Amino acid sequence: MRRADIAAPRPYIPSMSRAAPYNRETAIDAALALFWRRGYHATSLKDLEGALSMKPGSIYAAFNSKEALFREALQLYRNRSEKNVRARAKSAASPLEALAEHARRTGRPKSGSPAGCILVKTVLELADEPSQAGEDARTYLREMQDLFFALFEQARASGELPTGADSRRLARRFQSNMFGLAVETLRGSPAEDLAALADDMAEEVLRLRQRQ
Amino acid sequence: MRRADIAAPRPYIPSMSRAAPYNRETAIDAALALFWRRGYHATSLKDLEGALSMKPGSIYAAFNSKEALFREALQLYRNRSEKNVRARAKSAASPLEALAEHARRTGRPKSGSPAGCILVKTVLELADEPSQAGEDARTYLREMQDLFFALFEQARASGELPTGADSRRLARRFQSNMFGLAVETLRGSPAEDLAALADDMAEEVLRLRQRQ
DNA sequence: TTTGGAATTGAGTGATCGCTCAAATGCGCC
DNA sequence: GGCGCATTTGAGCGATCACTCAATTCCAAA
Repeated sequence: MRRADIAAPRPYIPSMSRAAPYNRETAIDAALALFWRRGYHATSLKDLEGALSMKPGSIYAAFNSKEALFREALQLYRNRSEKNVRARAKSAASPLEALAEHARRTGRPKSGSPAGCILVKTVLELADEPSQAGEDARTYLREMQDLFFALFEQARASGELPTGADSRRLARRFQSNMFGLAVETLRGSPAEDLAALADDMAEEVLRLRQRQ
Repeated sequence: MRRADIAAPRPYIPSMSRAAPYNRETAIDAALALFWRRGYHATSLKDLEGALSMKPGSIYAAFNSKEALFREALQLYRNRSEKNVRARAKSAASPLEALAEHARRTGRPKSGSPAGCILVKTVLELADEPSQAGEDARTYLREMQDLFFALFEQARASGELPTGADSRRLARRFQSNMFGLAVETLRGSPAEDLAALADDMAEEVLRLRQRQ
């Protein structure tokens, strides 16, 4: 909002010399961690200043708006998730084994990451307000489901699943199970209960195999 | 915050005569609907004024704080949920049938209610900030799980389930499934996909029956 | 009819929000 | 060495936040 009156020049009061230029990837990473824990609305610019070690002018110069930064954080999360799923698919003995392993890992959160899934949190937090970020989160969840679908299709193609199996329905159910796990981690389920839940879900996937 | 200076008496400007006294249950109901859709942080006092048809002074006189009102809304939700589950248990042919029906209903949200589950939303939104409301939501989810546990125990006692069945594990899994459905309704799954998911979950419960 | 007090009002409080912008810094290039 | 410009700063903007409180209304009781 441009000032209507002509203000006196404001004295600049440097505290220290100017900060080193920010690293974009590092900044987005820090923003992701913060938004993931606090959610969108409960994270203020002041919080972001601290996490990114950037002042408001710099944050807005680099990212344009709080929501734009949030969207970049969501995208980083989505890209990492996809990378993880693809890497797992590559190293697993079979598509169903990859899905089972994904379930087990989801039920054993790493101590270094915030709990749950930021896409799930965002979809719930922004469900009632039209926003680009909310739209992004829904899109990314659909894309994650597509990854699961592709794995179930591979399992069909390879004979691991019967040709009559409904890959879309299986993918939908599998993702819903992952949503359940995400909520469980945030409601504070004991680690062993969470792991047991995840193992049950993994077992369910493996039980889909055709007997050979 | 008491005024430091002695201010002139403020002229009172009535718009209409004083509002009729509020109805506490109606007010909490309206607050529940609003918090359920918008979430805690994204709901302002201004929003609550509109939904409750009360002015700030009255809201604070009646409820003490925004969080206290939110907690009452959560409690109302929890009590209604328990009532629904108990009523269903009473009218169902068997405990497992009651649980199956609960799953089906959860996957077919009523058009008059906001989507999903406010307890799940709250647990996710307030996961990172210590608050009474967050604690309440976690407690109420545990209590809901206890209801499911009691039903699985009844199924064991009646022979509907084998005596070796682990009711706690089953209740935990069942609730996690309901969490998945809650997220699905908020991510905008098509009604038929949601219903199909819920039906699959219901079928799983019924498949637990011992063959008679 | 009068009075006391419960209930409501709504302007306003101090704080915080997302964001802007003039001033200053510092680096690369000439 | 000087200059141009990209980048950073941080006070401060207009708006909104949760909440307060003196003034008023209105009802029940005396």
